[in-house]
Amino acid sequence: MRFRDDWEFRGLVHQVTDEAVFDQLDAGSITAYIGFDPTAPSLHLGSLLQLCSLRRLQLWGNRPIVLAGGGTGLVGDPTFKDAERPLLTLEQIHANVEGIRPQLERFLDFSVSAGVSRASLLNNADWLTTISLTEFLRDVGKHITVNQMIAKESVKTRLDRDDVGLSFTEFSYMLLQGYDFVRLHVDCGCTLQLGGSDQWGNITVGTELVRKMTGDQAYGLTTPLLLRGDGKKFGKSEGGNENVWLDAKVTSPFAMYQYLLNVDDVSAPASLRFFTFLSHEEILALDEATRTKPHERLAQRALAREVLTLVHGEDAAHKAERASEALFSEAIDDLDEVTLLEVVGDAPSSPWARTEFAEGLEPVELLVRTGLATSKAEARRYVEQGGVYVNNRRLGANELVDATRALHGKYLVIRRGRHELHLVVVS
RNA sequence: GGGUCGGUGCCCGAGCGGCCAAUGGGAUCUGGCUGUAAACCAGACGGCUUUGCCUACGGGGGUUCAAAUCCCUCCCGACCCA
Repeated sequence: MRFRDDWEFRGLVHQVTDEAVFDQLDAGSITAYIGFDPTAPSLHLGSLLQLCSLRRLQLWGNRPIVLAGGGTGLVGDPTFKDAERPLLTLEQIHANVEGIRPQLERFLDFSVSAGVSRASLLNNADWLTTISLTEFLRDVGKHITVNQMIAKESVKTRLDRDDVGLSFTEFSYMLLQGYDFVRLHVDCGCTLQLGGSDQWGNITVGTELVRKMTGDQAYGLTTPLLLRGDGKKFGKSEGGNENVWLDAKVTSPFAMYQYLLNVDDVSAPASLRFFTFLSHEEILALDEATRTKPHERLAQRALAREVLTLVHGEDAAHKAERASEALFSEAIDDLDEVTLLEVVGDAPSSPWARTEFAEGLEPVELLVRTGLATSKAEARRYVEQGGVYVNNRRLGANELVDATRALHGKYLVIRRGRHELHLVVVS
């Protein structure tokens, strides 16, 4: 099988600047890069496709470069400026990049062999913050006409809107990104940029700049955007707009497992192709399983297990799997202490004094204090709507909670809705 | 710099002196059905010491018994002119 066959099978190819790139990828001789915005000290599932794509390249012998957009991040993505997003300082960006590094190492091999690093992590702040404006305009800007720039789909749609404008900063963004490609090409021999389909316009500016400034050929390849069956973006948590982070301290492995387990049937096949390294045969078998016995959710289980293993390791994957099964199919009060802790130990928890339950506790109080509700009004709603469970048993609106209900004398598993958990440890 | 239009709850978007915590849609949440899915159905959706009170309609000031709604001013955005 050739490189291209695998990518075609997985549906990873959205657009390519030149088919010839596949021959080079197949030969394992390419250095390719993807840019990431270091806006947080952790990556999230939204970046998973790009991470996996780089990994695929590397497994095939190619050399991936991860480019942290420290410089472009300094300018900030003006698209969202109403969101009051504070611009990041260099220090923050640096800290974020350092946080991301160990996560990347789970996907890519950064080892050095024969004096050559098998993968690199670079930061475009290194060159974007030092180049002078006049130098940039003269050496880079002159190669791209405004005519080309406004012809980009991404720009056109913005220009057509009459409620927002397009700032010069935002308009210039593609030049900065294009210059990145030039630098990577010159400094590291990088000849391919990968990205999501929305990056096509920016990527082609890069390939064009490389050609004009160095005379060399560079390539661009985009992957499709994965939407869930309901049209929402992949990687946002159940609870709406929060990201599912790769950092276990922010998003517990259990929560990530649950997220993946709940991927809808429609997007399961694509998810397996994008985010796992299972063989084509295995994937086809799982597709079949989804068709014939969807309730078993074999595809989702495989997806969750594979991704968890990659991100958090095999142990964490197993634990999350067992926890999910126990929590959703077994009577939780029958579990022995060790198992119980394994099941819910991952969830947020808080220590409580036994005396606080002396009179029995108002459900509302309980929810607010555990953070399962952000206000008493909200807490009241949850209770009234029957969305609160203690040790997997629904809590009545007027029911008080006291310590006698604690499992093994000290654990209260508070659940809100289907998935939000909190462990109260009574002492 | 001049002119025009605009800034409403998470988003879109009505309201244009009292009946407005503010119609409607989307998003979200909870429940039901189911497969811990989707679709669908029902309810909820600013806060609190909850028959009431407080905070909110870009910021500040004013008019009025009473303002999201009128006036002044400032800030921000779009478009046109210079």
